[in-house]
This record gives sequence, structure tokens and C-alpha cells, in this order.
Amino acid sequence: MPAPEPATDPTPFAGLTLTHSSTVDRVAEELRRAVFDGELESGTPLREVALADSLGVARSTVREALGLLVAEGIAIREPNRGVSVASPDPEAITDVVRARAVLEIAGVRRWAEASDEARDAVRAALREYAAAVAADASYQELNERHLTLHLSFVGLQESPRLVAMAETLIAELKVALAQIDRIRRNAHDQAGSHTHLLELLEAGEVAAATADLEAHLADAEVAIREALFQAPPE
Amino acid sequence: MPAPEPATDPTPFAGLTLTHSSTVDRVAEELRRAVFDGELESGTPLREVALADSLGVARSTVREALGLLVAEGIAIREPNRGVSVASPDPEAITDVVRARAVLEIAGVRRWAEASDEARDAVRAALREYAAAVAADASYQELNERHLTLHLSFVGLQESPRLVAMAETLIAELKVALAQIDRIRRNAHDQAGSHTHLLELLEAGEVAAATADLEAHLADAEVAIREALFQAPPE
DNA sequence: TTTGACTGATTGTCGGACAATCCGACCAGC
DNA sequence: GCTGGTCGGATTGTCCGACAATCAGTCAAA
Repeated sequence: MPAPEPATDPTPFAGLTLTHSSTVDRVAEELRRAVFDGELESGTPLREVALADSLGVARSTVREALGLLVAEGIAIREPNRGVSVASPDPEAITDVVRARAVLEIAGVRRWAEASDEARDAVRAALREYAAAVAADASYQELNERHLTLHLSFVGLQESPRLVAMAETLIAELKVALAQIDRIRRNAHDQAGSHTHLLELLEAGEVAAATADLEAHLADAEVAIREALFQAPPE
Repeated sequence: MPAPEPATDPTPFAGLTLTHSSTVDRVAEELRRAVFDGELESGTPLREVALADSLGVARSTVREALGLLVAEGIAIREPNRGVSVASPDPEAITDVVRARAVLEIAGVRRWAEASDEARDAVRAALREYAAAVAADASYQELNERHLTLHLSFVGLQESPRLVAMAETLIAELKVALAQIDRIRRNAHDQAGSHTHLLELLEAGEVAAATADLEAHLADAEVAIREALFQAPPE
């Protein structure tokens, strides 16, 4: 006798969600998109009244959205001077890469103890990245998939807070990458190296895998640094 | 001939800073203090108009300050329902401890490669903690020194972003600790165990030290969990 | 018991206002 | 020519008042 009343299931509406969209969120999202798409150059000041007029919202709304971007590291606020798109300097790049390394390597080290879902997420992310490479997808999509793969490494720790931290780090990185894109779009096919890394993990060679990842991150750092700071002066 | 003009030193005014204090910052700071001091119980709703009247500022100012607290994890915002002091649930505790473990252990592992300043910061933090214990300082001061010590572990990575992340994690933890304080103030003297940990580090026994730290964090987690969720029902 | 309507409280967003601050230009004086 | 001072415009920081949308609670009706 499981249920005397057939009509009242205990959980009839699982899997139903509703996306609450506040105006502030939409403004913030639009600004993020503009920055990541390279429409807003690094260092561009984000004037409150101009944005408010342009987007058709009140200044307070824009102001709150700007607060979000600042909290995410996408923009910086200087007191009495306003908010502007973050401009990556060499120290910031080094710091972001180092912080990423800590989070991602900690995740990879936990490969054996992680849940099946977390491991599957890594495998799926790699598959999608490889597929995008094979399909010769757009540069931005490649970037997106690549970063998602790296996020899945952090996900192996199964700590929402660590993942959130990694996300803000990657957001900061995306600002830098958006600047590079406008200079030169270096085709990147690192699917092979990542596949190698996953094979090491599946084989239980965790130490070799972390070494691999560390080297990969170091390479990425010098690549970004060169593209940003030794680019031809316009 | 190092300097032809003796009056214009290249860096005559190092170490000069000026604290810009905006109203929003002061409001946020006051709220933080109230939460950490246990004046605001976990779950208390932070009404915008009430706070604005009480503090003598405009509602928009309070609103912005609340946004800061939310970003720091000290409070949570439910759409159309307002902001309230974060109430730690078991999952949150587990998550925070796990994230802390990742950051702190990564720092400790880097002991040998860290700069002298970072290592000295750890030694100084331990000294101050031990001194506070010996002086039978207030519970809150002990807490503060203890957490500062743990922060100095993260500082060994010398990554400002990692330290900032650890700070927000610890802020979240402080909310939980403030709740415990109002129940029972468990005298804590963990100076001995931390001294042992530092001795291991100085001796180069990094692996033993990380194991020590891991055990310490696990102990802390169960202690907090018991105090929070198995406390006598008022 | 469930549904529906009403009320009060609170947030989300808007618009306008003003002082404080900052930036650049212009100007005087040595 | 350099230093120092003044002035005006632009922008932010903060305040105030307003209103629709949303939510929690009550209470009557089906």
C-alpha cells in the first residue's frame, strides 16, 4: 500500500525550475557579453549615465550591475573615478595562473576519490572540446569549451565554493583573452595534450597527470603574456 | 653620481596610504561587526528601510552595502524577499572546510619555496596566537588570531587572489562561529598543535605537516558541526 | 479542504536632485 | 619656462521620494 491517494504524488513536479531575471542581472550579463566579445576594450570607462541612457534603465540599476562586475574581477572601481574594464597587468596574469593551478591540480589529485559524476563531467568536457576542434568551431567557442574543461578539473573536488572561485578566476582570464583575440587569433588545438592527460588519469598515473597540467598552465601563461605585452604596437 | 638633485628622491613617500572611507563601506563594516559579534543572529532579516533609518543613511546606500555582504557570503539574498544573515547548514560547513583545506594545504606544501616574508608571517602569526592563549585573551581575540594563523598558511602561495578567497571563506566561517559563541564558549588552546606543525615545517617534514593540518581541519569541522547542530534546543 | 480575494509589508526599479571630488585648461607670477 | 592658483565641466557618491511587483498572512466562500 504505497499510496492511498493516487492523485497526490509526493514529488510530482521535480525538475521544474524558473529563471528569475532581474533587470540588474540582465544589465550585468549584457556587459559581460560585451567585454568577452571584445566590444569593450580593456580599460574602457563604464560611465553610469551613458550606460543608463543607452540601455534604457535607471542609473541605480546600472550602478548595481557594475558592482557585480567589480566583484567578479571583470571591472575595477576607483573611488570617485568610476568603473572601467579591467586591464590585465603582468602580475595579475601570474597570479591568476598560479591560483588556477592550485585549484585545478588539487582537483586532479583527487581523481581517484572523486564521484563518478565529476569524472564523467571531465570526460564529457574533453569530448566536447575535441569535437569543437574537429568541427573547426569558432575561436570563441573553442575558448569556451577549453575553459569548461579546466573548470571540470576543479569540479573533481566537488566543492561548489571552489568551483565558484575558479569561475571568477576564469572570468578574469577571459577579459585578457578578449584583448588577445582582437590582435591575433592563435588557432589552438590542445585537444591532443588534454586527451593525453585524461589517459594518464584513467590509468591512475595521477602524479604524471598533475605534472602535465602544471606544464600546460605554465605554457598558457607565457603564451598569454607574450600576446599581451609583446604584441606589435598597433 | 647617483642623484644629481638631492631633493627629488625617486621614492620619498613610500609607506604613505590614505584610507578612503565611503559611507557604503562604513555601513558594511558596521554590519559585519554586528554579525561577527553575535548581535545579529543567524537568519535575521536585514530590512533595508529599518537599517537606513537606524543608521541615518539612505536606502540605496544600505542596499549597496548589503550587496557587499552578500558577495562575501556573510548574508544571502532571496529575490523579492530581501537579505538575511547567512545561516550555516551542514553542507555549507563541509564545503567551506574542504575548500579551506585545499587552499591551506597547497600553501603549506609550498613552504620550502615560499619567500622569507611569507614564512615569517606564519611564524609571527603563531607567536601572536600563542601569546594570546598565554595571556588568557578574550574568546573573540583568540578566534581572530587563530584564523589569522590559518590565513598565513594560504599566504605561503603568495597569491593575493588565493588569500582573498580564503578570507571570504573564513568570513563565512565566522558567521557560524558567532552562532556557537552564543551557545557555549569552548576554550580553545590549540597553540600546542600548531607549534608542532610549524616545527615539522621548519624540519622540512612537509608531508607530515600537511597530514597534521588535514587532521586539524577535520577536527575543527566535527567540533563546529556538533556545536551547531547538536546543541541543546534552547 | 481547497480556492480565491484582500491587506500590509518589502523589495526592485525609477527619476530627479545635490555636494564632493576629480580632471583639464587657462592664467598669473617669478 | 616652471610653479602654483583658480575656474568650469564632468562624474561619482549619496540622498529623497515614488510606484509597481511580489510576497506572507488572514479570512471568507465554495
